[in-house]
Amino acid sequence: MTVTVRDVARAAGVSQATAARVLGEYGYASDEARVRVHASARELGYTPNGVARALVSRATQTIGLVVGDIENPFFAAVARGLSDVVERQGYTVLLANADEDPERERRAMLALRSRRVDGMVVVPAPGAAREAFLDGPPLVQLDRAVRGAATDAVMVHNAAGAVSAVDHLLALGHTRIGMVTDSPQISSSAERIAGYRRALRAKGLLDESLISVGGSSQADGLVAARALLDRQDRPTAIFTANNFMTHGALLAARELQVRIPRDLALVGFDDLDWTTLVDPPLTVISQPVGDLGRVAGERLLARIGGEDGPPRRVRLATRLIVRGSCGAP
Amino acid sequence: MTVTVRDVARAAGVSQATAARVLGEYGYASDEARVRVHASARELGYTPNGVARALVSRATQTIGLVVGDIENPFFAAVARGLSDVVERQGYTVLLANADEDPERERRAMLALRSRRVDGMVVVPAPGAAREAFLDGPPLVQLDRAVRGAATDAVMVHNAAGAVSAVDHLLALGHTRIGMVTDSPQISSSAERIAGYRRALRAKGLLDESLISVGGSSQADGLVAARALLDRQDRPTAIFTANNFMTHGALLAARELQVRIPRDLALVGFDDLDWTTLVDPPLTVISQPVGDLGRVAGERLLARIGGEDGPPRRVRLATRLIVRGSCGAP
DNA sequence: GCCGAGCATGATAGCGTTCTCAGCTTCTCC
DNA sequence: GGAGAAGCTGAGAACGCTATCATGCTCGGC
Repeated sequence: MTVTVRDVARAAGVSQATAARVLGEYGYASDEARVRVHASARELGYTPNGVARALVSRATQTIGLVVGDIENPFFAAVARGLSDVVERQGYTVLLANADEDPERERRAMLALRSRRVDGMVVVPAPGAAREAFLDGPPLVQLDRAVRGAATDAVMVHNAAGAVSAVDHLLALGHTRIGMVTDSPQISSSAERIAGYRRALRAKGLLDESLISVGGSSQADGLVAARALLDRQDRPTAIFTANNFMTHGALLAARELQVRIPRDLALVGFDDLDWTTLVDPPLTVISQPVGDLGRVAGERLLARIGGEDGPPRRVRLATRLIVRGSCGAP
Repeated sequence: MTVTVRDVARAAGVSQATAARVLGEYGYASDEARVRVHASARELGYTPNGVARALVSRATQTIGLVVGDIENPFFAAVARGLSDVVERQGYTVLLANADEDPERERRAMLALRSRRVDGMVVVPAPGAAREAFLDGPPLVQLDRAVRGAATDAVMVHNAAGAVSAVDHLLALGHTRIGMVTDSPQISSSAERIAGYRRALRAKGLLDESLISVGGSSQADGLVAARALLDRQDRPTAIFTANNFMTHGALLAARELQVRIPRDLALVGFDDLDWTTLVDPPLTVISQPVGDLGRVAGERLLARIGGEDGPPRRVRLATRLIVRGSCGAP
């Protein structure tokens, strides 16, 4: 494990420099030296020391990923897409969970920075300070963008997605449409709220009291959905702005014995494995989750590769998938 | 970003050694020097270079995690538990997906090794060669154990879990109980199969033809479950050995219009978010997924800390959670 | 036979830390 | 007052690699 180039060189009877040259595949080396060095490298079980290499080459071949919680399927899918892309180029992903907490996020970014990642992909926590994104290695924000943090960012068309969800419900004849959302401090949530508002205002049907703010857990979703369903004049339809809110709304509906789609129509943002398994199968706004990670990885690799120019914002399209959770009112 | 101890020293008007001492908090330094160094460190925005530190200290404060696919909720939960434990001690997790392929796994482990992780947690791919686990940094196997790879390992009581699943079905009066499992090359699957066999053999009810081997995806599960449900003499109950098999079995039952629990009882190994959301809610053998990761992390940290002694195998208990998917035949 | 080009090699200088050492100053205590 | 301890400092040696350079050597060409 601690066999170094020097050891290999000694065993092969050449100088450290020559061994390094054949191992590192640069400069000249005779065929004989090449063979001997490779032989003793194999024999001794030489593994290049990436740490030493990183120190001199100033590149760790490592990229950092900061997400709220890897257990969230959305983040997991993003992580997968990202690592697929970067691993193909010889990079490895350093993972950090920030639990949607700006302070933990700051510390995570610091840890990644001191490990000298070549770049990082961050899903900013609500309330993250823009300062954290200003210097340091190339960084791309994902899913959300912090105001004033002028970095590359990869997101979906949140407002348009929300509009398509609400329009779908409007087309079915719903006029009282509620929304259960994560904090508007999260830019993607804010955009979804904006889309919801826009679609309803266009019809003169916007009722601010029907917006219920939850958080980033099922429990939050349950509470926020319950608040809506508990009302005398409860909405006939609900748009849930992330998968936890969707899950929570399902729980609330069951608890209050509100039947879907008979008593309540439901459209969720983000598709999941189980949305086709429940009864009725859920109508959703599906996001290209793997692509988010992949595109973020490509952006980042381009920047690491020296791409210059102003920050780029990439928006990916969402897609309405109509299944069975939206009856007419 | 490239401000080094030397730069800080220069700015503070002390030698590199003194600056290093105050920054690294070791050895002597006068209060005055301390203040001046800290001041210029802050002013210049000094971030210690972990790479250089790792080179000399021979510790990267990084631990590797190799899983099949981080999108699998089981692995995601493990990753979360692991990173919670190790991050608390200042470690960061390097993530690699091996897609249940031994060759990709080998490469991933090599990549982690050359990055000089201080230790690694591996969920071995089916068919992994024991050689890969023999040398290198401290390693703990998780969920599965490769034959002949004498490392620490953290697993659940797979056989006992399977027995409790089958016993539950037997107690309800089922006599034809099928199993849909992942490859027996995976030790946890093999153990679950063994438990299934043992429980049925005890009653003289074992029918080998009712074991259907799938794989590590829903699609595999669907095919394997369909094979069982398509038979004339189809079983009245099925035990699915991982979450993909459970999902696939649900799909197959729907496709063939087999009603649960009326026409078919179902017990799944591994609990998931959505198991209470489907109708009927699923009876499952729940695994302490987060604990698996946490315990693996603790084991690993202990070894990194120098703990000596023979490989330790830790087994965590599973728990039967009775919900609504198992009627009497 | 001589020269320059091309090949092959070893010495050696970093990269940014940690950490040991020797040297110097300042105290403390008898 | 002097010895010894304690406090403080800078020089410099690793860590294992990349990469440059100078030095030989072997050729081919004239």
